[in-house]
Amino acid sequence: MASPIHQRLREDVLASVFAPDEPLTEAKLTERYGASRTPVREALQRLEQDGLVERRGKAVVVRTHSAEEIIDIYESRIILEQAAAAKAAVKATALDRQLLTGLLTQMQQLDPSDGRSLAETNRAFHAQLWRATHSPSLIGLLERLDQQVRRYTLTTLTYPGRWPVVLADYAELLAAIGDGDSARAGEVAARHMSDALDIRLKMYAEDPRTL
Amino acid sequence: MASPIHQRLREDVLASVFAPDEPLTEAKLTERYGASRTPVREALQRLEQDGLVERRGKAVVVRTHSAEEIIDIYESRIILEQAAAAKAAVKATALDRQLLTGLLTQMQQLDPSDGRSLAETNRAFHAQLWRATHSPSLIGLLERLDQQVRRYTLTTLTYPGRWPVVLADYAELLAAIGDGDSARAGEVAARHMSDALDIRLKMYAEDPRTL
DNA sequence: TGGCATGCCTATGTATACAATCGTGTACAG
DNA sequence: CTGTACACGATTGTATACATAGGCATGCCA
Repeated sequence: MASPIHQRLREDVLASVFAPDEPLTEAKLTERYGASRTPVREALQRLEQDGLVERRGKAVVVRTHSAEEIIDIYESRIILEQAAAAKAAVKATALDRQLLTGLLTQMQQLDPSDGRSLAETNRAFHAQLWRATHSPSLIGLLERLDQQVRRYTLTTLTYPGRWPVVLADYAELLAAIGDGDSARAGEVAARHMSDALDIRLKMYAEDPRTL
Repeated sequence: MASPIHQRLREDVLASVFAPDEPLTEAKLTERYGASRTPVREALQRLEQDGLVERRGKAVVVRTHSAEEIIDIYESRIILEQAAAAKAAVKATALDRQLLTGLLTQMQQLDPSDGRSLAETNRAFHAQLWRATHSPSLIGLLERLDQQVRRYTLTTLTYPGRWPVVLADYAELLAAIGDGDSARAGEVAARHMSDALDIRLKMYAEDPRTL
């Protein structure tokens, strides 16, 4: 499964191609993606279950989140990232650690102002950390949460002074994982995610439109 | 949304109406539920995303879980239930606490051999505990995990000596929540879920078919 | 006799016709 | 001027026809 138009529509939604209150009518998407209504409906349905769009009355619109909802999602994610890091410290293979180290090295060489690359590799790092848990259920839950706020996350890493801290956090996290120190890995991950939430809130306070 | 046939199909899957390797062909379901292929496909797709069925080659079959997968799901659930209990201790309203107490009272009066009633009220208790967190994301994640193992859970509560322990756990949990003691509530919930996992594993060792 | 190729048949993927519903705008009455 | 009722249009929900692909059986060849 995973039809191409499902992926394309998801990418477009995550890339904020559609306005938050723009109705995603089947006719429009049908034309946009050159498919008939059936696969379009299928894609919409999947995105609805993923929490990326929602039905408002009859129409389907991209789902937006209030500040409260974003905080809520972040709080859940803090819990899961902590658990994932702790589990990765126990379950990670040599290959997992090597891949993580490689990604960190890659991140250290990026241009800190290139928000797009930052976000991209950052996500890759997280995803690899999740995989290192070798826990399908944890991976699934984290992917789910991540998707729901991905539309908002592009800017977090470019917040003044943030990127070096992120790199330091990851280095410490990898050290803890290398030592098999589950508790410390969890703590670092939890703090890292807490900080991310704080920054998001600060950004929101400075400019509510960043949501 | 949430078409009636989606619900019916889900209930049937959860009730193990279909054999684990029985192909759920659209034609068969079409006839069974008296609808056309379109809504049947929609229902199958949703169940697939919920992790209740899976595509094996071309056919769709009810998803089964290995012992390892069930352990994995339980471990994730332990984490989330702990977090939920801890959060409920902080966020629960008087009404939440009252509802939970009422459910516990109800459970104390059940016939411990009536597995079906036990499972039903137990789920209601958990669901109410989740709601008491007032955290949509936590609730969503827990519901998701719960669904994936619901097909297997009917027997856990009737394991010899288990039910009184469950009731005691819940009483202690409500006490902690009443005190606003987040840490203790979390600990009780975590231990409770750990015990449930142990029992499941014990049952599996005694008779692998119980999976 | 065993393995592989080929063709048919069945089940799914896609498109479209048809039905039902919901929102909207307008007109009329108070 | 405002509120309500009715009708029309647009959009989604459902059914079905058509296209495609995948699996299985059969038969041929080694």
